[in-house]
Amino acid sequence: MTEQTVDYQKTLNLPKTDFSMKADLVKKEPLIRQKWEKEDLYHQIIKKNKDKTKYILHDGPPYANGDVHVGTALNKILKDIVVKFKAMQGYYAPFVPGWDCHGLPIEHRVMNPVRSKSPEGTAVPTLSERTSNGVNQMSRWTSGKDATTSQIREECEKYARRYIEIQRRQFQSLGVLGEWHNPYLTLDPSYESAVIEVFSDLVKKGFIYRKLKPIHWCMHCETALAEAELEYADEKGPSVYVKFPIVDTTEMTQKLKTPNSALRTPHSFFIWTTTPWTLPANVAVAVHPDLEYAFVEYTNADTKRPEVLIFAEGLVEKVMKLLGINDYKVLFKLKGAKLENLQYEHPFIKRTCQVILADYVRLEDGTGVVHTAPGHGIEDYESGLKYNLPVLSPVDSKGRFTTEAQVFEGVRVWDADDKICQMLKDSGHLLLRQDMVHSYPHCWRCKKPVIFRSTEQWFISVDNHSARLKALEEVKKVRWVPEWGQSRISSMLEQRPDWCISRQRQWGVPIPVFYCTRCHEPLLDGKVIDFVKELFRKQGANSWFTKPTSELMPPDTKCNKCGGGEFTKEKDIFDVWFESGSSFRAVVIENNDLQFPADLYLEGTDQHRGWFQLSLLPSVMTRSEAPFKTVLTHGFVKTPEGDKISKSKGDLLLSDEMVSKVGADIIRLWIASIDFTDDIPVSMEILEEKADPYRKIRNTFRYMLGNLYDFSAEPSGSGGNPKTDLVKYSQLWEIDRWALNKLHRLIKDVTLYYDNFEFYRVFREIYEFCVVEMSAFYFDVLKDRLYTFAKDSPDRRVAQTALYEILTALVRIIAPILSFTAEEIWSHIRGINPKLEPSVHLSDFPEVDNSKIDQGLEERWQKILQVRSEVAREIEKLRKEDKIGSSIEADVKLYSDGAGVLEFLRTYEKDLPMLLKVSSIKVIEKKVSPVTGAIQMSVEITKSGHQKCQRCWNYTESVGKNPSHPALCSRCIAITDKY
RNA sequence: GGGCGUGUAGCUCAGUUGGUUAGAGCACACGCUUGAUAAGCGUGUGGUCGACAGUUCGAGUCUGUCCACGCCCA
Repeated sequence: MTEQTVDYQKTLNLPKTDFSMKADLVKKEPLIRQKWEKEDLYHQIIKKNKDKTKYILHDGPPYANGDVHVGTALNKILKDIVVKFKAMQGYYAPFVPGWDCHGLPIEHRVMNPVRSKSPEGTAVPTLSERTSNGVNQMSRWTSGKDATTSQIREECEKYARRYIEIQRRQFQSLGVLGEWHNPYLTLDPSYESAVIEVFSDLVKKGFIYRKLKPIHWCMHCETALAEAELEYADEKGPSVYVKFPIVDTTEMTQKLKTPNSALRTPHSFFIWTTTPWTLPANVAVAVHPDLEYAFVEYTNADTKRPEVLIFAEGLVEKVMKLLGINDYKVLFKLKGAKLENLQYEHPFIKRTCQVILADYVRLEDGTGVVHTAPGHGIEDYESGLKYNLPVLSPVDSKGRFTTEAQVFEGVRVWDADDKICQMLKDSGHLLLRQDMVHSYPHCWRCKKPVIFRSTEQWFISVDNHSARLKALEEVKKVRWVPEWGQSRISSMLEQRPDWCISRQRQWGVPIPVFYCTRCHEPLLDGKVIDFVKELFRKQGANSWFTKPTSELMPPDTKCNKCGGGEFTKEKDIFDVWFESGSSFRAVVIENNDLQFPADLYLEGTDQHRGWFQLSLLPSVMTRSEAPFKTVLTHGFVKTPEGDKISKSKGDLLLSDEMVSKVGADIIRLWIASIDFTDDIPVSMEILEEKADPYRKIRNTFRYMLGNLYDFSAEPSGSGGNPKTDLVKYSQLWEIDRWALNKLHRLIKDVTLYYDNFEFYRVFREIYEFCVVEMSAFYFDVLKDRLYTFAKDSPDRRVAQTALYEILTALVRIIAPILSFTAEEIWSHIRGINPKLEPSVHLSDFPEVDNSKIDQGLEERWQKILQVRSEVAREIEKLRKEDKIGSSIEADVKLYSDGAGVLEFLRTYEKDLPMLLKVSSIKVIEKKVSPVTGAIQMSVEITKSGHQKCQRCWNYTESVGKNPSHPALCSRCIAITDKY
């Protein structure tokens, strides 16, 4: 480089800015966040829109356990993007985050910290680890005897609050703004009280009832167990084949049109079971409607008479071999569906039972005819509901048969296996007994095998007052994004059974019901429940466990049945889904800042069955409308290979880990770049891939900021800056108007995409705008004007005005997504215009100026861009031959005869060198064929014969003509003379 | 096994009511530039549109079957 060129460089207006190329997000983000916190940005935003239309996104509460990971981060950031966008659009959009605090996982962690190791690798010590006095308090509790419910609940609350703190910090570090210092917690007294209020409403409207339902039961611990509390282990037990005789063969022969000989031969359904002790509760046998069932005739070894066994055809050979019967005959066979409703006699209890159909019948084991005892199994129970079968469960809490089991009264169920087998053998019903080892559930605490036992549970009747139909109607009024959410939730609603809301646990909201000590009648009374509601509002649900029963109800409460005045309180608590399903009341209605129904619920697709459905039902039942206007769902994160994320394999990225590696804005950009309605592949690599688009966007801003270092955008007039550099739109060059046309198209599209929650389209549009339209074309062309023109020349100010408009609009467009970076950019823009709002998040979303959108202009420039790329292609050919370097060295001849094309090229002939960054353009009329590109023309490139201007680098005729400035072109001489 | 989805270049996405050689950006390769410089620009390579049938003059686009994956159930 010669000294002379260095001098000329000083006469240029090269970009200047403190906005660094390197993002350093990991370091900068915490500083920006601190500033937001200090200035209470969230409440400033809220205050700004105080009287505007409300937009309520109601946060679904995450569980207060474990660290925030990529899945939870995805959800919260999506919410944050929506809320920030709405706030910038001028809506009053408060965001009240919530936490689900009750429930089994926390209770488990507290009760048995050793077993339930946190898979998230949590930094929080478990309770036993935290016990500092040397006494391992928790392990003592593990026995379940020493701790009172209140003590356990206290520990649970501590645990939940600890994780709420952790998650709060992690969400905040992702840039999510909200009511972080006043979130809603399902353990807040006000929340607990609202849950009771919903229950009270349901009771008053008659939705609540009580009935038997089988649950896992440990007869050693005398307690109910949840699925998560079971440990499966191999267990040796009986495997028995029993015949259930058909008494009235007349009915059968008529119905099935079997030969009349059947009337004389005893027929039996042939069942198999591994739990003979449940046979006293047998009320049906299930067959598969589509399977073939065989009528197998053989000779009874004892009676020496023919008998017929009915069971699945596919198992005949296998089973007869097991029985050791070689001489048998399949009389005929028919579909299981035909057997429906046939009756048989219980083998040892006086009871007539029936055949039912069930899809779960399989041919893997047994006979294809399934012993059904609705009191002792979930599938049996569900079938029982369909056929209206009685739920028999003649077993007490210690596992002893009750009087209902007749001769077996007082026998323990495990002992009953043998006794029942013996009895069946004696009566000739038992054809085979073997022992087999199979996987069987055991109590996680005492390790003893558990049973299914039916107990009284509380239910919400889904069909009362046609609630199911109403809910289905409401579903149609809701906007589901994506649309298939509607069919998904509808089919679930159509099929779902009544909702069992009682749980035999401790960490939750108690069900406010009392039992008369005299007649044991449950007291389900709206007034009494409302008393509890008020009590909870003041003192929380803990009071249920600390106060005597008499203080939990209005004085002088009497039993409705017997008039007794003494009661015991319910021990069960609510299903946690009932709690979170009550959030529409506890949060959206209770909080005056919010508004029912909420505008948006936004959760993963699993919540169609969960929170959405279980919020919809209580809301429809108590308020006759859906709690949400729009429901948006996202898919689940999965591995790059498309498989389910496995915590144990370490696939699950933690929020802290991501934030400290790539920064929150990269995570946010990644989230904005994907179609989240589908499954979402994720890995650290996939995240890191977003660093590049980020840099591109960042550099686009850097270019604009750099070229506005000497620009004042503070508007003039009315006390504004008189020295403003802003120029009127009418003075803009056509290319500037083209750029603004593109900008306003972008604003228009992006606004629509944000409104439709299509953030990946927002991202795409922004990105292509930055890379293709601005960086590759407009900014490139602009360099000459910005760098080489006189500093305050009108033409340069015109370009800067356009840049300023683009900059200030674009930064607001990205703000909901790149919240930190946008804020950083904003602080630099405030140097150009100090009148701007202190934070980008306090500014308004840019509005489309339709007067700046010009279809004709756009089409003309589309052609110019085509010419540009065809010329570039030709230049590239010469470059490959080493004949030319930079395009600015090229002299270009455009040949055309095309109708309109020639004319078009001539119109822009003067501007084309600048637009194509070449030395010169000559448009020449000439017949061209064949045409290679999209334009009816051909291109010829030669290297310019002119000299290069040392200042502006253009090759023009005038260079060297002026003896006092031999290295400059005439334009540059005129400019430098001013200095 | 059932319900609801998804499957277009290595990645993220476009592909209108079925119609000419399936597009874009990134990545990659090769260059240019060195006045956005740990930046910027250009050109190029790359796809049997999950598979197989079918409807049609013609299918990524419609129909069916299958495969893979996810969510929720069983």
